Amino acid sequence: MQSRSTPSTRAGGRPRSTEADTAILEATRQALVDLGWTKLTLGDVATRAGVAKTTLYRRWAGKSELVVDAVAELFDELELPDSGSLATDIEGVVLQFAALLGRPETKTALMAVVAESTTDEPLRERIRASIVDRQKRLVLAGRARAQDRGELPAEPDTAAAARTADLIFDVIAGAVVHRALVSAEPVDAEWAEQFTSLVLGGLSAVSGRGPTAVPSAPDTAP
Amino acid sequence: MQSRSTPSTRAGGRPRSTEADTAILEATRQALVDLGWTKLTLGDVATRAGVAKTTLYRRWAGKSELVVDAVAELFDELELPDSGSLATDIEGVVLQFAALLGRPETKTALMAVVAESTTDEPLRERIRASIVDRQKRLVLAGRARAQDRGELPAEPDTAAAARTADLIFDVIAGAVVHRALVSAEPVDAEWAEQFTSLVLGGLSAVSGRGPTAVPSAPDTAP
Amino acid sequence: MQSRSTPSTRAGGRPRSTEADTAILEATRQALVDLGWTKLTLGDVATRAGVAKTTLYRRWAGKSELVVDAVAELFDELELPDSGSLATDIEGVVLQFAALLGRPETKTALMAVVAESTTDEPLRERIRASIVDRQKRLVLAGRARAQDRGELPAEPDTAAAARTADLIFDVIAGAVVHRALVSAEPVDAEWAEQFTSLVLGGLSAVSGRGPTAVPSAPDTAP
Amino acid sequence: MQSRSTPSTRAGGRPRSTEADTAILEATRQALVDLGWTKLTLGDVATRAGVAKTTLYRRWAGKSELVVDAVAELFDELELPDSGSLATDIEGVVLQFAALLGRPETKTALMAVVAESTTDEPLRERIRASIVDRQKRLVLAGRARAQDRGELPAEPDTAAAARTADLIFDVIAGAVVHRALVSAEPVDAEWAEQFTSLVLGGLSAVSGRGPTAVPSAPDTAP
DNA sequence: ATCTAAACGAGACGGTACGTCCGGTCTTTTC
DNA sequence: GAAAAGACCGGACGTACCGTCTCGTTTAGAT
Repeated sequence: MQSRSTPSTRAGGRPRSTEADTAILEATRQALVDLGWTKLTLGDVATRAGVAKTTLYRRWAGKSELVVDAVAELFDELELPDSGSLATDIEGVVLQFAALLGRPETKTALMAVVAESTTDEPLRERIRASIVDRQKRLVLAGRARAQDRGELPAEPDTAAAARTADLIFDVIAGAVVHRALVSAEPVDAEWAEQFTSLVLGGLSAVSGRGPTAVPSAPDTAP
Repeated sequence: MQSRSTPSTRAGGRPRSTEADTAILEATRQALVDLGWTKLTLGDVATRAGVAKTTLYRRWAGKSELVVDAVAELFDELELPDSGSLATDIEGVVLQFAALLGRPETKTALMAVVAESTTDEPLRERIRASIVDRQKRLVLAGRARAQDRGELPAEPDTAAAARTADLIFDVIAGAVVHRALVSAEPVDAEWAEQFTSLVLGGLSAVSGRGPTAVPSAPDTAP
Repeated sequence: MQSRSTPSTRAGGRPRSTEADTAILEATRQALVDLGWTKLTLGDVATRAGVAKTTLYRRWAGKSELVVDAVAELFDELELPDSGSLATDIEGVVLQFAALLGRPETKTALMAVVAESTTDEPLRERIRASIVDRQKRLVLAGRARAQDRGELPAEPDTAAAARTADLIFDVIAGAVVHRALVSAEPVDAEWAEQFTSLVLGGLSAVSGRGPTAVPSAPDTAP
Repeated sequence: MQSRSTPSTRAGGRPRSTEADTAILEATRQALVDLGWTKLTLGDVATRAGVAKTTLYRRWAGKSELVVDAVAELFDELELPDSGSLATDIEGVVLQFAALLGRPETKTALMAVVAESTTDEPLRERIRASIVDRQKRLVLAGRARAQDRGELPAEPDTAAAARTADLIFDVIAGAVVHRALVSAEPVDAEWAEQFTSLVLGGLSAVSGRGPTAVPSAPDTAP
């Protein structure tokens, strides 16, 4: 999950406890729930995990890195539902993501680490690798499936395809986050439906960029 | 700017210095530029402003409230450009907002205070009143102007109109913020154009909610 | 009592309130009782006295000066009892002084201002004038009365007389203060009698400085 | 020096630095010399000692406790000179004590902590154990030596003996302190001689409690 | 079965910022 | 022009965490 991937200098000595890792990440999430990002302290996490502070610092560089790893695990739960149509697939993902953002540990941590990352480039990379990419694959998978179904045309220009995927991703993730955390309004089925309708309508305008018309939302067709 | 609007208990005593307010807010913005949200301390702001720490605490409850007020002033710069069409109006606003998010003080502060607000209801209200509403009025003004131009139909159902405005606002603000701060990719003219195209395309699908077609983007009409 | 003795610049304007003086000194004593020297603050005294802090600073230079004046008034209560013999006169004064030192305001304030005075010469003078001299006159009066009674011989050498008076004063005041505040043992009638016996015995040895014998303690001699 | 005498709970963890103790106490004495009791701050002491403020608070409860320990070490210097007679022994101790009181750190600190102790019982105990008892043993040792020499009779009644010792101690310590700090007059050889004469004269009156005469000052008798 | 080197718990360490309190000063309106 | 009110600057308070360091104690793998 985190930094020590290569057992580089495989020397003698006691190996690190994997149970400690698990306990620390779980303790971190619980501390986020109980205290929120700001009042969470590494000393408290160590105590909750039944671990010395040094053990914690041996593995993570600081609070931000630890929290990124702790919440990243939650993003593994996200998956693309195969609901039969692109529209309901999007609605499903939107609601899943909203449910994740509704959890207190995610809510308080996500914006905080993003804020940190604006002045910490390595942290931004870690967030991208651990969190953002986990979300973006859903967009890519959704498009592939829609293309399989024939709901979307195949993309001949791979550069343009990547650009469009990025756009769609920022629109979906951005809108849900903004609705949930900034506007602080509920992301319910009704909103998800209206939003999906907008995205699909816009998608044809964008990807089309010409006469490539697509039946955006099946329920709007009489 | 902040709390003491009503001269409620106009009693004796030395009045508060308005110059101090100005100096503190300016010092706060400069400290955000120099240090970022995390390393900014109220003691340092006080020193920069040539003011005692107590003066600062007499006016603001904490770091978050102060920073909200400091960056809120920057959002006054946003305005709706009258560029002749809804599409270019949106592109203009998007680029303006992106430019604002590109400034270091805004970049580091905005997500941070939003993160704080997830566990601080009064702070969320302050953000809504000071920042979010300042942005949302641009959406409302843009729609009104587009309706004047005939680009958009009048809305008979006011509740639905409000719902659509909120949706559009979350989509625009959310996408720009996500692109700029989470994906950390540039919000340039090209992206703005593509994004606007998506929004306008989706707008017809949403507000239409039926056969009410609108010449959203001139190039999509055959 | 304090600084403004001469109405020097009798100019126009509102005259100072004498009631304020009284209220401030009384409030100071009460604050000493409630809070002790260290926790006593001038702001609190002002509030108790129903007076603005500026009024307080217009009259006294600081906490020490104010407290000296406040407790000095208590020393006016000390007086030399005419009990018929030097021994009982001394015992009476000792017990009076001990009773004064037993009051919480005096107990906490006296050593504190003396401590301050070790690094503040004007304060030492104020203490001497307001407090010490009020005590020393009892010694002088007691000796004069004893000489009138014939218990002590007249002093031909005035310089030596002054020196002896100073010595006796330091011994009496010092011993009582030390017993009461440092050793924190009760200064009761038994102790006062034993101590007086020591002083009178020593007095003959000192003032005598030769064969000049004096009936040190008349009741102990058969 | 202070609380942790017993290695009670010998647990893990980094042991406390004994060098820090030494440095802090020395820095405290120097700060007393430079600043006096009132202006001494624990932050300044920490800086002088090259130590963090937390280290200081981990060991001492507050300014008073620290200063008591710092000045207590100085009282170890006091010792009973064996000068051949009780009178010169007393004079020697008086002058030693006066010299100690003349040092700026002692002068400013002693009365201050006594003042504090009037509203702080644990502090009073600390003063008694660290300072007062260090002085009182001189009185006891002086009496024992005088009894060995035959200058004073043996005491059959131990309770009365203790009472007398306490009295003598309060008289000597009290008189010297009062002369030096309150009257602010020099405690020189002349004063010491006169004072000693008084004490010895009084001693015979007290301990004698009858005709038990003692050659008060052997050098005055040819 | 021993050796060994790193991980571990505990907790003290030097720092930094916190938010509060107080000391004295000043500015304003009221008397 | 004094008085009440209260804002002002400055500075110390005692606390909380930070991230580092020194201890003595496991503990698995290499010998």
